[in-house]
Amino acid sequence: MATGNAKATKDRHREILDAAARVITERGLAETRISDIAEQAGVSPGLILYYFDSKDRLLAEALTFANDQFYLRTSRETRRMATARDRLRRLVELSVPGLLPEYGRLDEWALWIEVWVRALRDADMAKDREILDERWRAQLADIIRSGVSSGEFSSDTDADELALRIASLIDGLAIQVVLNDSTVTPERMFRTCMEVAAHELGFELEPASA
Amino acid sequence: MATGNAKATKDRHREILDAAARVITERGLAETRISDIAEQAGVSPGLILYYFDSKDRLLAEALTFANDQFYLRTSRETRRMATARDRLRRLVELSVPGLLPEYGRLDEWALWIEVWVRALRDADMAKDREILDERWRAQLADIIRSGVSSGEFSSDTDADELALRIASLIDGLAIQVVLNDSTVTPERMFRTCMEVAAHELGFELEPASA
DNA sequence: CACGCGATTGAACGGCGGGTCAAGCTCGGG
DNA sequence: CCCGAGCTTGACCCGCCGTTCAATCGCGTG
Repeated sequence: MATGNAKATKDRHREILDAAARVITERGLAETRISDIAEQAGVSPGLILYYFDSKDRLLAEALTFANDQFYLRTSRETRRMATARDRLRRLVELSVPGLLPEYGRLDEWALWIEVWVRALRDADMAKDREILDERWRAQLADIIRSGVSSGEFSSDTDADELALRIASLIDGLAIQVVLNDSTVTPERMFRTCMEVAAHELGFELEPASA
Repeated sequence: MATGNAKATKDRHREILDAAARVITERGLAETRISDIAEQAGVSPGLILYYFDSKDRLLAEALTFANDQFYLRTSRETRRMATARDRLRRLVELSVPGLLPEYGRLDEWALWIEVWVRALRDADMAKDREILDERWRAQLADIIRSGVSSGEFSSDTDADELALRIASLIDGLAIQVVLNDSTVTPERMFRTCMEVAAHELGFELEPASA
């Protein structure tokens, strides 16, 4: 073969997914055109459909791809923290839309909401979402379990149940925040999450740190 | 004038909104065509745009219209309950997708998710959503306040904060349920909501009732 | 009973955008 | 240095809707 070794093809694939994720984040699924993605990726529209069977397939892949990235990032970040409380705190911080300046742009949460809409009628997407969500909840449950066994946390409720509660609370609050609800600021979301966690997991909140 | 008295016009308006809401619930915003709405309403496509300036405007109105209906229904239902605990319980029941057989079809939650997506980029929709949500949280906060003053509940946390916590938990859990997450059944969602509420509001859960 | 006006129809228009394709490019191997 | 397989292009096709509009209807009024 010529240029086209497997490596280059894989890169293009990824580049296009990345471009697609960026366009979707910015314009929304409904307003995303193939030509937008092509422009964002710096290639011609025709090439997009050379690498993907259809626009629909591409969009679906892009959504799970982007959310996967987010998971990998949080996973990498929390792994290095020493205590379960720090890991939990960091996980919450990373979950609050717009709390941390880094990786600024419109939030990954926008993509999640798009996933939900699509998953309503697309069984494959629903399955992918469930896997992603399960993994996310497991990450939280692991932190809880490690905190319980280290004595940082104490609760007579099952760790998976606690993880479900906290994860769901985060989801619900993040919606308001990402939609700019005037009564739910990022700071308030963070505080609420930590207070509920402290309450459920039986630990004391340190007195207001930056 | 002829047939067209203000009453008839108002009815048509409402009929079309209702038809639109049904179609959106079934097919999703993205797959909703004007002709679908016309068919559902039993009129010609042309008439739709006789009553509404554009498809977009119609869809936006339909979304808030439908969610308004849901609010009115829960509000009417809970008003007649005697204790704050019963009102809370009923509110949660009505919030769990697919828990009660009545008003069966695909859930209002599907519409909420569509609202969220739209609100991400449509400031008017975002404003409407905030108003709807605020009203919903206020309903919950009122129940909490009445329960506290009647001595059924006890908590040293602000009622609005508690309402935010419970409402957000409901939102987050409802997403999983409406998307058929295999680990979050309607029954589990109900139980989790009631347990958290009992924990936060300091009341005892009665031993498993139907 | 005829007139008129709002309600209603459905055919036609227009453009937007997904998908196709034939032609050119590029680079590594022979 | 030339060949060819894959990569890349961008013009084109075509179906799908949102929207427009001229024509028709039908009821209440004079």
